[in-house]
Amino acid sequence: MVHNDTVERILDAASALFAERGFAETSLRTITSTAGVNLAAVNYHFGSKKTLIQAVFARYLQPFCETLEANLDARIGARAGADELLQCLFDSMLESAERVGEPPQRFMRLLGLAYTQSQEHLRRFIVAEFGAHYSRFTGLLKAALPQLDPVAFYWRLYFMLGATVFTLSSFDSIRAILNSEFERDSSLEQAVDLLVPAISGMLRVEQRPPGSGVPAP
Amino acid sequence: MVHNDTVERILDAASALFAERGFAETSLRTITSTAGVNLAAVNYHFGSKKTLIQAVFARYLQPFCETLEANLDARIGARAGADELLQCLFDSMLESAERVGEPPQRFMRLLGLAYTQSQEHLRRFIVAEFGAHYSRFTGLLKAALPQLDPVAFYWRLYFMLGATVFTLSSFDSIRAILNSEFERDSSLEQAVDLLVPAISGMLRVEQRPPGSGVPAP
DNA sequence: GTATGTTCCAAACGAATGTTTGACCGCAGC
DNA sequence: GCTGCGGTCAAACATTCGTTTGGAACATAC
Repeated sequence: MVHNDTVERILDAASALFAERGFAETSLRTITSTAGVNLAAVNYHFGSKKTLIQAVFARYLQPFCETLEANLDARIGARAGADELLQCLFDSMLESAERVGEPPQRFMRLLGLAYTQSQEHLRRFIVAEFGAHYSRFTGLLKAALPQLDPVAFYWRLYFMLGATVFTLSSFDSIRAILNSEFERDSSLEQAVDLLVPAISGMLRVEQRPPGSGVPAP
Repeated sequence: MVHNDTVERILDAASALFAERGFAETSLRTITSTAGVNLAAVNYHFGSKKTLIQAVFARYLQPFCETLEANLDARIGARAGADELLQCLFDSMLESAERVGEPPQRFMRLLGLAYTQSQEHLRRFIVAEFGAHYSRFTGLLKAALPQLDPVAFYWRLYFMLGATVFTLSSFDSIRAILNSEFERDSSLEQAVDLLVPAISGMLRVEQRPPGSGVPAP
């Protein structure tokens, strides 16, 4: 599995097709014919379809983790706010996607699939590859939100993850709808600019003591 | 496709298996053997696998739409707040799931799959079945958030949808993690109680004029 | 020139898929 | 008693899937 033209053509095609249709719905024959390579090339270079799926993720995850770590080191002090952390996270995502040379929404799409499709091997692979970096970020975010009890914080982490992955992975569809509805084009950067304050506000909502009302607007 | 024991056994099994593994990953043989019926029964009663998938959704969507409409009529005045509307939405979801007799997180899971799996026929079916009720709710919610411009509102609608579908559909996994981490069990109702104020706060965050900072906590 | 190892390729493999078939059963209506 | 009909069933259907195979093509090393 050396640096190789065939290998990269397969990764490119697989990445796009997986993001578009899902793993089970994308056959190796579709991938190889899109990539313009022989069917047997996948099993020769990657071993199996499962390993190919993992390789597609590794190509995104590795630059993303590196970029995130570097940005956290450079821009985040010991006591960072939730906004700075979120901005740092999304900047790293956009940066690393550019480094890989594929659209960020594709990465988000794949990440969403990793959660929703039944690919236990993939979840294990991602945790092994990404777990440490993920923990560093959530630790910093937790310290930035001391008013939340651990359980509430955990849930809000998932709210954030869901809002992010869901919207950014569907960015192309949403943009198409917005274009036809409001005749105004929008970029992924603009979507992130709307997402960051919204999520930041969601994270900072004061915890409701059981039975009380909600704060006035 | 009359009211029939075999039909309901198939729907039960298909609903559970689809939610667990996805559509493409669940074969008709797995469904029929789980349901204890003959393989040919699916094509006899439903016509095809696609139609079966739609029937699974119809069994959830129809009671949910009825319940939501009734609750909106009963509890929501001309000028309702975002909180009331959200509470009404989630109450309707929990109510209708109980009426169908299946766990709400299963419905959320299926809804998430409808978005992420490539099933164009299913999206068309859901829009046709559910579009009018969806528009009524979003119209009310938009009126409750007059400070948001239409595009920002649209995006926040998706943030809300993502946070909801993602977390509630993964409720079982998240609960398992929380149990092992904090030794405290949690119910779906408690998760909804955490979700409603968080989403409500996210929706009510003031729109940031381009280039300005964020509001203080 | 021969040997060696890597990469590519057409073809086939066995297994699994959604769907169709034709016989069979029970039961109503005349 | 026979007929028609809704429902079930085992078996087979044609595809499609991931994977394997054996050899051709090519470059490099001796």
